[in-house]
Amino acid sequence: MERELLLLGLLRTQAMYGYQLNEMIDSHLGTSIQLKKPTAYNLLDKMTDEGWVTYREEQEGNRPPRYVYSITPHGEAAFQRLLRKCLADYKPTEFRSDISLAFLEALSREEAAFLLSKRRTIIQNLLEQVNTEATQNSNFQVIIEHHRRHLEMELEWLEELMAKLK
Amino acid sequence: MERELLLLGLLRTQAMYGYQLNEMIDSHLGTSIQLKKPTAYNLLDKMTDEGWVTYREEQEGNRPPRYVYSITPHGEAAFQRLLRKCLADYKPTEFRSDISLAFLEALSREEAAFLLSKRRTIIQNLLEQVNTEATQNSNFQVIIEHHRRHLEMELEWLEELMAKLK
DNA sequence: TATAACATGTAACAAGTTACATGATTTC
DNA sequence: GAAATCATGTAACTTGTTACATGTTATA
Repeated sequence: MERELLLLGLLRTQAMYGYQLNEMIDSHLGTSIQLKKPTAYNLLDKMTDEGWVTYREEQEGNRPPRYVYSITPHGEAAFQRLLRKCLADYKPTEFRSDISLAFLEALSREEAAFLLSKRRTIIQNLLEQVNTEATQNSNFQVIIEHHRRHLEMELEWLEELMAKLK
Repeated sequence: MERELLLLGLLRTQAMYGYQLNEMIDSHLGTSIQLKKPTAYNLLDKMTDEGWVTYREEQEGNRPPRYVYSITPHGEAAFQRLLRKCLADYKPTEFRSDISLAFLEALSREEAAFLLSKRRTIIQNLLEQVNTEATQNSNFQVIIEHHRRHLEMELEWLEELMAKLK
């Protein structure tokens, strides 16, 4: 649902082909939001079936053809509907990574500290990645800002936990 | 992977049957971690096949039988392995709910504010739920604490965003 | 006596990923 | 001339959920 919204929202500003949409999302938003190529193509197919988008074929020489999608009035209506629905909604985050923390006591303090320091490194790297992702696309800025904030909190919290271990 | 760890970790302290495991997770951790009954039964089947757990049938009168699972030495080894792996790892959170925020400008400030206030209510309710979930099970306390912290940040951040809208 | 809780399970579906396949063009 | 990038797509697989099916016992 949110992914359809994302594609529609991008197509609203200009017509684009699948590869291009995927690149745009991957490079500007890749740390915060995933959307793999097959998923993108698949969603575009579905949205075509529903009449939300249309495409025209574009070919340059012998290159593989591009299917350039544009949003239809029907699609604009869907965008408006989805936008309102998604904005008013909030899907709770799943805290799966936390499960292992419930069993910390099964390990020695030293080993626990060592393993958690690896986890910390991953979060630190993610934070750096997000910081470099800060981009020209002002629409995406909110998402990136939120993600940064989240990761900073994660780091802070993990460090508190590690301090308690000692 | 984390779910197997969760089940193994619980079975480590005492033998339990599927329904019981699901109830324990649902009632003490339901806001932070989901694990539906069919998923639980399915995981227990798989872990039986792998020799991580064994079960004995227990029957009271004409009631449906219970299959009470215990962890095996093989399962304890798997627990130790999974625990180390999961602790040192960190799966980045997906920020799907944020996608709609990228298109806020498509709406009037009034409508945006109204929709975001609905979102805020959902987060507030989740926070209350998490706060009531604070439980006797001290193992789960870390997870709940983390979730609370996360939701407080979410609320704060959303309110800042709403303030900026004005 | 109806409904909720106890107890397990199957089958269909949903959403998305990975791996594979194809083929042209640009870059090193 | 090899590798990366451009461009699309299919098929299999993964992970988990929902809906359905079954039957007992406690509770209102």
